[in-house]
Amino acid sequence: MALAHAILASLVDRSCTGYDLAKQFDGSVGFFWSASHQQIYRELSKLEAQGWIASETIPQQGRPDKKLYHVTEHGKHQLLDWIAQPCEPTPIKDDLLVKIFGGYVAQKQTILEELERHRQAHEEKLSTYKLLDQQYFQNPQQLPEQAKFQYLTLLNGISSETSWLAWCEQAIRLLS
Amino acid sequence: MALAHAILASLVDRSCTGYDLAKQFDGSVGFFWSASHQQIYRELSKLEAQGWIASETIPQQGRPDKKLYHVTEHGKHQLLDWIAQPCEPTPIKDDLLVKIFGGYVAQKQTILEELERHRQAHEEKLSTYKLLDQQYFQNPQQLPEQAKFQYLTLLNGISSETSWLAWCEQAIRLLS
DNA sequence: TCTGCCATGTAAGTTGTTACATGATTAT
DNA sequence: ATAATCATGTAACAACTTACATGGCAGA
Repeated sequence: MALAHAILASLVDRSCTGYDLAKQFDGSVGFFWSASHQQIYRELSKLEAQGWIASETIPQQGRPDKKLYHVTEHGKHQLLDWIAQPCEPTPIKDDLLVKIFGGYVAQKQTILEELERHRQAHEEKLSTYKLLDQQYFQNPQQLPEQAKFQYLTLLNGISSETSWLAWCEQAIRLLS
Repeated sequence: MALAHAILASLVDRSCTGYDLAKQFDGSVGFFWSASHQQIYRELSKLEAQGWIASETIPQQGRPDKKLYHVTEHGKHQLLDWIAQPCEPTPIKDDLLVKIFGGYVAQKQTILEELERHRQAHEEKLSTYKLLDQQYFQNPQQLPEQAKFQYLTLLNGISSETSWLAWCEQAIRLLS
């Protein structure tokens, strides 16, 4: 269900095309929801059919027409309703942890290499997040309201990547 | 794909029934993979058809027969192959963060209540994880190999819950 | 010339969710 | 009595993934 609401939350902020959304889901929205362009286009059709969003076709030369989507009143209402309903913390599904759990049957070197790869990936993500933090969110308490909310999603990314990085290092230490 | 491998990793450790697996996925295996009993039974049928696991039917009185599953050589090989293939960190999909991102359109009180609910849930999970840690994993460096791997999945749970808890507190502070 | 960007989608297959279905045993 | 536990599944639907499909434009 939440893909629909992630799209609504994005479109409420700013009207855009499926293509734009796909880029956002690959970037900043990706801090909290990931989706492929196929999923997004399909969901947009569905949301428009339901009347939660509406589109304006913008003709272009030399490339396919754009469809600029915006949230309708009905859609905004749906978003608010959804936000107001309590939800549970997301259950975990993590490939790496499955590998660790079953890791004793494999070669230790294999596991250590995988841990090192992940350590590096988390390190990189963390440093790009920290850069964004420095560039755009200097004085958190003085940010405009909307920016505070977006800042919090970035903070969560930083927090989660920091935690993963520390765990990878701990795991490598324990197994070495 | 990884549900199959999570099941294999569980069954390699100990042969058991679909029912047992469902319980494990609701408990310790749930640290890293969640699945419903329907999914598990379906996947077990598929894995057996593929010859990755095999079953032994154990007749019982007064209740349905048990099917005790164990991993075949072929299945173990598949697990090892899968572990050896590098994988990417799991992309995030988190309802609460979608709510936060779009949270500026809602009432602040609604958001704060939801954050508080989650703060509490993470606090509770963290304390049960810490209890397990104290009870079963006193001297990490001296654990038998297999236990080290399982311990690491618990450590990840502790790390992740700690991070979430701290973030919830930070978020509540920033928005209050 | 080749890569990447812009811009849209369809189709097939897999995975996950929700609801339905059964029925004895054990503990409160 | 009632609820929880043991033990298995089916069916329908929703969500997600992977592969396929098109085609011009801009920059290296």
